[in-house]
Amino acid sequence: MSPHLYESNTTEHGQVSAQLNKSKRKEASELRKTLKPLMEKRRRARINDSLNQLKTLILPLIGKDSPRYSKLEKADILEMTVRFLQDLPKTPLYDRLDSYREGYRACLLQLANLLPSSKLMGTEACDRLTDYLERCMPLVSYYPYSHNTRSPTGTDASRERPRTLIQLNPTGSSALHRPSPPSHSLRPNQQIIPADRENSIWRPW
DNA sequence: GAGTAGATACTAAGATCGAT
DNA sequence: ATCGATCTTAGTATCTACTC
Repeated sequence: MSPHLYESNTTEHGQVSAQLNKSKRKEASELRKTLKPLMEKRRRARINDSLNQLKTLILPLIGKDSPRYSKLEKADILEMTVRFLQDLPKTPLYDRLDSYREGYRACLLQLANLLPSSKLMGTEACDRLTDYLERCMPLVSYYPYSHNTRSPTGTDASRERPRTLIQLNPTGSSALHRPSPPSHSLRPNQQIIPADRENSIWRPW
């Protein structure tokens, strides 16, 4: 409350407005008093809702999805969740790199399948494009969203856009930074992704 | 930018209730 | 009787909008 709020109200008008202010504030205070229990009730409901959701999520994940565990203490739910998260295996970096490459390859395959049927470009252009993209793949030697990676300038590398894989030469035409022969050729309608791995690989989309 | 008021969120303590 | 969940309430902290 500002100290000068009432000091300047020496006139009759000032007294009236001060009284109005006072009654307004009293009203607001009363309103708050009646609302507070409701707010607290709502807050508890939010907590309980989220805990229930957490329970339904965590039980199947730890293999305890049975009626036997329907009655759990809140502390149990939280403990189970903490333990589950602590036990999650840390994915090594090279695994994530492999995953990234697999995702890239999956994109490439889809593109190779879709491009010819889309009739956006001729067969030769399609081949050239997929061939080019395929040759780019070995350059993908970083994980674009890895955390704790900082550029030499101190900026957060994970927030930067993925580095360009192509360097433009002075003439303006694009050239591969490190052209290398394709490890294998991709052709339209080629299917090499094992179905059981399709859901576990990282994809850039 | 600092100070203030009001709103909202959080915390703690005590009371109550139902299950075991 | 004990335990855990819930509710109520008061006090406190934090956020936000506003004024000077």
